[in-house]
Amino acid sequence: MNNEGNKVTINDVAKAAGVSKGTVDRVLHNRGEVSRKSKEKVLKVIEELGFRPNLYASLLASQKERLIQCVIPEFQPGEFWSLTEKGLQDAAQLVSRYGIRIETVKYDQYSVESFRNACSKVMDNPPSGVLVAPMYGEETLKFVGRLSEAGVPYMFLDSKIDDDGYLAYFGMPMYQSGYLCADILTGGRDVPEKVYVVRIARDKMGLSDPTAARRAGFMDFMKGHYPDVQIDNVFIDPKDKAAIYTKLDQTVGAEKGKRFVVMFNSRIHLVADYLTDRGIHDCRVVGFDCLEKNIEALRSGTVQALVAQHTDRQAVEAVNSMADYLLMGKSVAKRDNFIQMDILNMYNCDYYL
Amino acid sequence: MNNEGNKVTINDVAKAAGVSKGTVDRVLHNRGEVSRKSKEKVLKVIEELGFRPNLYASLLASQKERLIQCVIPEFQPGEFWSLTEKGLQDAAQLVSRYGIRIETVKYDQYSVESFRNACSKVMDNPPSGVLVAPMYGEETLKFVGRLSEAGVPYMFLDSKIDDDGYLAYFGMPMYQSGYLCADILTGGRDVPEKVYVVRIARDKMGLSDPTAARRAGFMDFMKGHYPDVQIDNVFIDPKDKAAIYTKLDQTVGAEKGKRFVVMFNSRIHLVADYLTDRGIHDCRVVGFDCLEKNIEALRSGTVQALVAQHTDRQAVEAVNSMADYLLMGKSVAKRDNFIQMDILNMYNCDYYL
DNA sequence: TTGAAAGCGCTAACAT
DNA sequence: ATGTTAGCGCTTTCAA
Repeated sequence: MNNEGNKVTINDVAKAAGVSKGTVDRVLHNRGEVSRKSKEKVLKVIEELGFRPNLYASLLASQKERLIQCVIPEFQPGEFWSLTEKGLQDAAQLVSRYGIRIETVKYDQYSVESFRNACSKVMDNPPSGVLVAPMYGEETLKFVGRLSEAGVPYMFLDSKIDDDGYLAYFGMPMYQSGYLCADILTGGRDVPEKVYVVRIARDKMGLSDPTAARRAGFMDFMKGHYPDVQIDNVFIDPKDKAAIYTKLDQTVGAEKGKRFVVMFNSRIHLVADYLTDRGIHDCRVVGFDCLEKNIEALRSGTVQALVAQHTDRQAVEAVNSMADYLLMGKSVAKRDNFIQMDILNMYNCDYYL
Repeated sequence: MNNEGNKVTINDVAKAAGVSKGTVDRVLHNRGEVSRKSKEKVLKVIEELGFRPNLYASLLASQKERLIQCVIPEFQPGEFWSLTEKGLQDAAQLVSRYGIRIETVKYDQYSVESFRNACSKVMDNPPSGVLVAPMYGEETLKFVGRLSEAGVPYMFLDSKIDDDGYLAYFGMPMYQSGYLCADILTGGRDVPEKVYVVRIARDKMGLSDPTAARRAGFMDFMKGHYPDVQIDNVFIDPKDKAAIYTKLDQTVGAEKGKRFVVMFNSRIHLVADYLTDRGIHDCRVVGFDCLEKNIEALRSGTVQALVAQHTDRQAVEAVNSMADYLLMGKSVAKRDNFIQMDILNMYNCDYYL
């Protein structure tokens, strides 16, 4: 660590380089108007003296306001994206110290149009940095293209698209999460002939299924470890409770004995509600994400395990590294940051915040 | 949030209260030499205007150096306490921005004398704040007593003793971790008649076993769920490999078929080594803590699961809240902070850092 | 008990 | 292209 007693100031540098504070500052911020010669000398001295600018003095002097905008899907209370929002709020607290403001711009994840609008809104008044949780590949590509042109740095949150201008990505390893989920569901147990995978019936549109990779991981595990087990897909519409019950009655509910059920999105609580209402207690149920309703199902024993991630922390990390970049030009250590996958059950969920 | 555009400065307060900046500052820091009248007026104005001092300006002006000392057990590379040390180093990075230095003072956890020395060293030159990971109740009590007298705030890390002057405690819920461990070991599986608990043969001395509560949690779970299962204790000396093998040969190794083995400290890798060497592959083994060696055992499949905690993060949190306290007199939100318990297996351990 | 004033290290406008 | 200077908001002497 070269932090100890870092008492080298911009004045020391100026003196040693035989120039004025002003020139050093210009070099520090690449704001031009400096001769090549001076610049080199200053840089050399900075290196030699191990000068590190005092962030506070800097912040204090340049009363600049910076804004980070975060483009994420809109949500109902208790839904997945509310966790991200919470993280963004926590992060806002932290970086407010540095005069950085956080703003979230929301879009309807089921409408490209809405996403496009959100992007336009951002471009109308470009902020210092952007965080985006993308759903539409094509459209996102256009968006980040415009950001690049405008010189606005951006990072991906939760999922990323095929692009290479991004500063960093923060998300879960999706494929592996499916693999892990399969192990938790089955590992070391008597596995029934059939396993139920409950899925959301997706609309037409170019909307890519965000859990596709996760499902692939799950399927690969099953193929590798239990090739003879049959995987039954049950498609439901999350908004139509009656239909869900009908569907489940015809499938999971129609069978006797130990049944295995999984869901790859955050809505396993829908299944939990059904099982509770029907008084079915001999299912092994595994799902994703630590929504309040899912945790309740864990506590009551209806759901045995949840694969979760600290979505909020992920958001905090993203904001922090964007702040570091904005404040000190410090690029992130790792470009692709995979968050840890947590296994929750009724015995540890209460300590998961 | 009242952070937005908090442009109220000490000057505004001074003007509004009809006094000078100096007086406001004196009130702000309770440094006396202010008439009751002025003080009240200033406080009222501060309240009314919602004045919040600018931390940077403050830090910049008062070139104070602060020191937080951390008293923790010494360790070999790769051992449990190295994780804490890593966290302390990370934290040091963060708070160095605020002119706070971190120093660790180590002691031999198997020697009261050594702990006493460490404490004396701290008291010789009392720092601004202290973090202590206590092993000896009595001695710790004396130590924190002296800290209190000297007006030095302190927090407990990892474990805490029966005292009530501490500012905060950061640690794992030990009893519950034992309960959780038992569930992971057994839950939903065919449990053998006998379960092996491998323990460290503790020396005489007043040294309290730090895993006692954890063992209690484990035993209670077993009693509640599998009252007929016999728990066999196997005592080993971690430093004597040959003796360990002999002991294990006589117990775990002497049996056939699926055997369940647990250890309540971080040394399950000792068992893993034995099993690997002996070519025993049909044990279900669960342990604690994410030491590099334990993770390897997880990857190789010798150990099935680990209950872990982010010891490093815990240290970071402790340092941060001590820093908050020192810098802004902000007490911690929660006094007792229980860190989350993570379940690791071969599929998610690689994402655990 | 109080006010005035000189910094802390850096930025940015203004001269030169 | 470069130096000078007046702050940023707060702390801390030093006088009064």
